[in-house]
Amino acid sequence: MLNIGSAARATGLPTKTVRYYADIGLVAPGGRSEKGYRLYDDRELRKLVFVRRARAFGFSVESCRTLLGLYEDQNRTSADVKKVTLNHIEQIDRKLAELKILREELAHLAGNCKGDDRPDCPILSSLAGER
Amino acid sequence: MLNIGSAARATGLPTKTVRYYADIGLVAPGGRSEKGYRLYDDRELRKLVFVRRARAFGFSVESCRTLLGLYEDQNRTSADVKKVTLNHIEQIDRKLAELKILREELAHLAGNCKGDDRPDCPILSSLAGER
DNA sequence: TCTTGACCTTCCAGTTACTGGAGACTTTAT
DNA sequence: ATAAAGTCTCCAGTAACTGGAAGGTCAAGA
Repeated sequence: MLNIGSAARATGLPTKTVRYYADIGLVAPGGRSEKGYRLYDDRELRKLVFVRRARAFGFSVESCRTLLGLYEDQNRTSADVKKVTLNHIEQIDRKLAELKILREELAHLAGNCKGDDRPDCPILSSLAGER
Repeated sequence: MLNIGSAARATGLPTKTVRYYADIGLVAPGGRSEKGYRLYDDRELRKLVFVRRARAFGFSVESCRTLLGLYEDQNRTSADVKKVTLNHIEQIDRKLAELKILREELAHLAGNCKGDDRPDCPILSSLAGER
């Protein structure tokens, strides 16, 4: 049983984050010491790493909760998990498309801006709504 | 001079947002009516639209503040504006690269998942850290 | 004129996922 | 014994709003 600092080091998460996950009931510690210190054993450690990875994949904390539920659920089907994942990919695709358009428009604007010491600037003109 | 609801309609922003921009001193109303209603005239309306566009381009509110300052500044140089814009493009590029990698990894995982009614799932295995 | 409904005001809380800090207690090392 | 490091809880702040409550205002219709 590791206390929170060791658990944090073992899982690669900040201590504050491990405590936060405990607070929101995402990954509860296995128990508490006599003096109230959170204690984590292997089972919780594995959950914490699972969450760290899922978060790194951009899953929201709520999605992690779902995923963790499926992870623990003996009756899960791979279809359930795939559904969550595909949904997430879709969201990423939408964001990606948005960002690409944004980038192109900005690059276009910047490309037309001389970037010299004179005040006239097509970027500002465009933002001001001038054609 | 329009009251806040008309100003919101005229600029395409939610009323709450216009009030919020006033609160944080981004776009102050031109004045107040006797009874304390915020009043907006052309000058502020133009600023609001400017901010709406800049936000749509993904500029943060703080960047909008800078941009608005440059927009109003007779001594600005187009180089100043270009600098802010190029910086923003860089940030978008970083985000874009991250998202692409994320998407590929997730798609790879999902591609290996049968998505049937059996419990074994390479997505969960991978998040659990199994090789 | 009264009233209804739309609009306005301020202030407070909630959103996401933490992060930082204060004040107090415990453990560990010297 | 003492000091440093670790832990506890609780509160506040982040970004950019959004929603709601309580209460004042305004225009229109009966």
